[in-house]
Amino acid sequence: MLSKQQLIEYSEDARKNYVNHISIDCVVFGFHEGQMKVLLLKTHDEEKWYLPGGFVLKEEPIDNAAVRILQERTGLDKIFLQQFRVFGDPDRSKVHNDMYADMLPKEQNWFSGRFISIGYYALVDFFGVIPHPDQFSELCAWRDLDDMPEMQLDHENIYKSALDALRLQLNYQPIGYNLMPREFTMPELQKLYEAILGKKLDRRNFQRRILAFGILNRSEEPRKGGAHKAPYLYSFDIENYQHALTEGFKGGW
Amino acid sequence: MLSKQQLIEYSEDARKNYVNHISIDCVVFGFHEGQMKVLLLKTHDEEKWYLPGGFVLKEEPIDNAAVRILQERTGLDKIFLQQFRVFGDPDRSKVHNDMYADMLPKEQNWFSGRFISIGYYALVDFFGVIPHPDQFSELCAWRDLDDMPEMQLDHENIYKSALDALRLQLNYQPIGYNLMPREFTMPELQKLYEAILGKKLDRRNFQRRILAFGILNRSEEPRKGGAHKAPYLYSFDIENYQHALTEGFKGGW
DNA sequence: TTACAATTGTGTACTTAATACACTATGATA
DNA sequence: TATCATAGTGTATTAAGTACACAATTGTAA
Repeated sequence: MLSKQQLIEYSEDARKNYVNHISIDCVVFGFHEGQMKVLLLKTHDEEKWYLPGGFVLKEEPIDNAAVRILQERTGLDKIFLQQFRVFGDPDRSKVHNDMYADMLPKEQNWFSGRFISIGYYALVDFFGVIPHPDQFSELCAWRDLDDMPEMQLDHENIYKSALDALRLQLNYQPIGYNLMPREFTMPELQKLYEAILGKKLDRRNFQRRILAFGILNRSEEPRKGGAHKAPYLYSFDIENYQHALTEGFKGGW
Repeated sequence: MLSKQQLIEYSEDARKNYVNHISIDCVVFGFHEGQMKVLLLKTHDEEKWYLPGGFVLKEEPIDNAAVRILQERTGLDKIFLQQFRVFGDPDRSKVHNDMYADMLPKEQNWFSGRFISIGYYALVDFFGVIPHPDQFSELCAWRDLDDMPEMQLDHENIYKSALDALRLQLNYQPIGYNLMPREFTMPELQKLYEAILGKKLDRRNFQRRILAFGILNRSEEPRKGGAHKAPYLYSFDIENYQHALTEGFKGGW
């Protein structure tokens, strides 16, 4: 809490329109053709790309804001979302201030102040997404994880931070229900893990480990028509999956 | 990003003093006599306790704000701090609005708007702390983890969330350098882990595991004068400890 | 039609980590 | 000097992680 003196000063700051702007930045992960993808936007003028994001509106719960923003960019409304960090150092604000100063006439511009951004990452079904550019962008598109472009502001930092958080999640929670189609083969699921971790895994050991989690159902019929031996199809056991999500895997202690 | 229309509306909100207030709430953990402790404050009027916290000041980096607030309450300036979550749903704001409305004359009160709070947890040396009540509190004191009082607002939620985050950290990072005295015995360190986890651990297996991390040095001389067999004294190997902090323990994949 | 390449399914030996438990050693106290 | 509480060390068993090898299936090229 503030002392009374600080309280008055703080209140004065607010009156002088040094206000705080709370925004959301989302790192949207998708998976397609063995590649991990991130949904990015690009403005008309700039070469650099940026993350989907936006302000938290008046009276809007933070999580709802993230859902709304993702709904606008992807068309999806049931999305796995995870808040992972706040980015709010003052240097971010200068760039934002300048950016918005250009967009609005002076008498309508109350955008001096601090910009803090709450980082979320999302896991989505690649085929379910219909990328919608926003007002300021000419492009909204998937980019490969291992071919990421230059990004605006501190968005590269935010995206890397999201990837770290996702990799951490892999160690104590199941992943995949939100990224894979309903049915998939074991090698396909393995490719997802490899894409997230950025390294190869042993085929046989991967299978044993993932099966031991008890979150997969194997269907009777293997997939046919492929160029090689027909692989079995798996789907997630949603009940066990949910249970593993909330309880987490064994862990250390 | 917002559309131009939304941008104007948002800007208008700011002008009408619907502004965002960014505060910090800290869950300060200490360890003393085998008990995990949390530093809490209590107002004169209210029976309920609350977490040390405060607003982020103009131009102040968020992490600095947390450091400043903890400095004021504990007297410490080198503190292990970890941001773990943002709390910002609109219902929080009503209570805050009312609270501050009572404190300031109307013409100085610009406190309508949203209150979001960034949760940090801190690990500190119990003996290094000199608890300083703030302007509004009569008491700033340690409370036992297993005897926590009723708390104001959503502070119970925040504190529980911090404990979850701390327990998670235990699985992939070393803990203890910030909570233990320079030298300590193995049973003492074990009590810390048990206090955090809220369960008993096997003496012998604990020792093997913690030693395998390679972050401890055993001193030549055991501690003397105790009522029983003299235990060895350990201290953290700060170099390996730091390395383990940044790299993390093995993990799952 | 047959050999081959690519891919999938399954199995096994080896190493490391986790768990459960037992014995010995020390130092104050009765 | 016997006893109690606590500390240090060890060992057998089980589970998990790692590193491999081999057989089965299917389209394609010889």
